[in-house]
Amino acid sequence: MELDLSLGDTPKPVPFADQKTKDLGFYMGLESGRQIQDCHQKNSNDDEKTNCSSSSSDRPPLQLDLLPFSPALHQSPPPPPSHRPFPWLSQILIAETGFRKLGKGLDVKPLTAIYDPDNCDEPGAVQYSPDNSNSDTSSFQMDFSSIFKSSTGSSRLPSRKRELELSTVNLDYLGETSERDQRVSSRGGGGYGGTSDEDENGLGRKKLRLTKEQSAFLEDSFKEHNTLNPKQKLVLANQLNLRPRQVEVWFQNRRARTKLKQTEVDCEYLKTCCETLTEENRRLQKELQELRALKTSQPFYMQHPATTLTMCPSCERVVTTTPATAATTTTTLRQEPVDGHP
DNA sequence: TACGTAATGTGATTTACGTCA
DNA sequence: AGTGACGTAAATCACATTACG
Repeated sequence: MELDLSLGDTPKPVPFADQKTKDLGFYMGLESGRQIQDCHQKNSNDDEKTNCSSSSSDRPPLQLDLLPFSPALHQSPPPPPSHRPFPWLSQILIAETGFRKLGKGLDVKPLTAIYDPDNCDEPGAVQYSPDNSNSDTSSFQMDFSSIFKSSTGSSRLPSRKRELELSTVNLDYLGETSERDQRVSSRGGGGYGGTSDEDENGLGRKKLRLTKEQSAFLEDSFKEHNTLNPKQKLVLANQLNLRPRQVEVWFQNRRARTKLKQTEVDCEYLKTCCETLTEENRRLQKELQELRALKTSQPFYMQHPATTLTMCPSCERVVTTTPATAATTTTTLRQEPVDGHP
């Protein structure tokens, strides 16, 4: 008789895991970060076909919910998505003139949204018409019903269409020539950040410290979707007076931070699992020794052909039954009171 | 000085598009 | 003319790393 407990490749159900998982409010999994990320990303987009099969295990992944208003970590769940659109979107819809003060006093550029069906020949088409008459304000026309419908992957428009679409944005107003130009230049070895600052003043890498308000705003956006499609990026950048690339980088770094923390939690949890299983293994080994001792000290039982060892499914105690004598010996596998044993 | 994080560099992947047999 | 294979460009991502405040 061999007891073999291991933490090998084959996932074995851990009875306490489910309960613990519920208690902690997250799931456990050992999938790669990419999978978790992808799943999260896909699930977070309504129009995206959710194809997040648990390939590596049937167990749901350990999902650390680091989002401030996540139901898993907060007693009062957030309003449903339908009531909480993109934070900046709500501001866009609200703001018509002048500055709009956000929660913590963030001044964002008010944007006027006008849907023009005549100029909107396809879903998602956006018309930005920056209003530079007032240097502090802008307006653009956009189909809000479809702007955030798709996410990064599925929203990829044909290049020509996208170029056309993005060309309607006054990128000069956004403080950059065009994102592709910058990418090209960054691939050239100079690095992205050099286009504006470096080229202008010849200084090295300039690190912008985002304001609390900008960070909070980005954080709110991240809560909604942890990835951005090009339109979202542009709108958000416009709202925060940042370059789209900065918004993109912020989201990338934010995802990395989330993943890092997720990994830490995974490690901590696995450590706990390991300790628990080690303890369980130790206890079972001891139990085995006792059974072996019982076998040698009471050979009569072993000679009896009708003796069987069964385990009570309810209390998980091993029951040694000898029908001829109706003698029953129980061995507890769990350190629990035996009162409830049938 | 350590730390948090914005910024950069790189390789992989996906998508759209043009060309050619 | 329609079609599939193939190459290319662009966009975006994760990841590792750098460097600034």
